[in-house]
Amino acid sequence: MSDLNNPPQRPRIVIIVGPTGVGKSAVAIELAGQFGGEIVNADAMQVYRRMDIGTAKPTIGERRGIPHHLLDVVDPDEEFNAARFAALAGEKIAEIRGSGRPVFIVGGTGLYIKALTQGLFEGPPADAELRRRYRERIDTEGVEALYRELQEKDPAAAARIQPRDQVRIIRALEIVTLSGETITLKQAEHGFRDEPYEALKIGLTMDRTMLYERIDARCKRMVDDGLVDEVRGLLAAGYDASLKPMGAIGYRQTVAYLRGDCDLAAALADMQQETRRYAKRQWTWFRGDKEVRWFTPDQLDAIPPLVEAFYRSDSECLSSEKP
RNA sequence: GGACCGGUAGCUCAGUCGGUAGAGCAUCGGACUGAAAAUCCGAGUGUCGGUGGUUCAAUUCCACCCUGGUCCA
Repeated sequence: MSDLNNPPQRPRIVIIVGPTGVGKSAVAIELAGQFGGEIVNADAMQVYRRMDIGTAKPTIGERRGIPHHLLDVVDPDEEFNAARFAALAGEKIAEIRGSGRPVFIVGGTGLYIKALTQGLFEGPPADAELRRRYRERIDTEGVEALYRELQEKDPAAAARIQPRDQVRIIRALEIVTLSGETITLKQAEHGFRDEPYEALKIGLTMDRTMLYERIDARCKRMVDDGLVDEVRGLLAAGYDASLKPMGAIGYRQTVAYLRGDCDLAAALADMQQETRRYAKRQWTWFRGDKEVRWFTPDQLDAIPPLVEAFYRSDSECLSSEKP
């Protein structure tokens, strides 16, 4: 039993979130440099090798010598998901904290951050073959057929899942098929109640019009910097357009352009629009997390003192930090 | 200068035999437990080009004007 007056400390981590293009990477690199910390990526697309320009992966130069983890950890045709992220990130955090250095988690993938900080229920992992068969059935029988099957096998889940939400219908069916238990039960039992870390969540945001302008400019820059060549190279290396990361924003539009489905200007316009919509979904997600403390670009000076205070009381960290 | 066709939501358009209007996309809001840059759900945001006229009532009919396009001079 742990002493209630002196409970064992959970590892502390700083998490930086926010919509795409708001400047998370730069802030993280600045903080890590200031506090002697290391960065762990929490972006679902930056984990893929060979996908650099379109994912806005920080370049070696931009990293300024700060160790970055979970960038380039899998090939584009390898399976990667929230559970794998949480496991790998957990290992990296343990390593970094073991050496007494601050950790800065940076990324815009809300589910990955939730999986890391609150865990996922124990359940059967993704079964590629089973999912392929479900997708085939959606093509032939329509998503309604799968939804009806879910209504039979897990009525509670069917009640909570939209009838056309194929991703969640498939996952719910997968769980009941492979485990014999319903996803509803597993979710209720787990309830996101894991608390492996003590986290300081910092949210970066800015005026919407300004962010949208930045996003448009950044997409344009990606094209100017060689996104088309990057995608051409991926295809030439045998990474098919049907792979999960090849469907990411920027990549699918470039594939359409290379196929001759549209011109480059149309591909860019669609990429910009989809990125803006993505940023909006991220806002929705992170706004819902009441632990996030928000900062705009003119408030960045307030962040280091917060981090300093957060880690100061941590016995394992910042022991050599100047007063 | 004349004829014809258009002007309705941010865009592309539909519609009202006279009772102040609706689709797609965009936009906005939301959901999210091994696909999450994914996958879904919800909401119409409007001087119906302008000014007059007819009418109980005009975005709709009439006149003129403005404006875009095509054709004829």
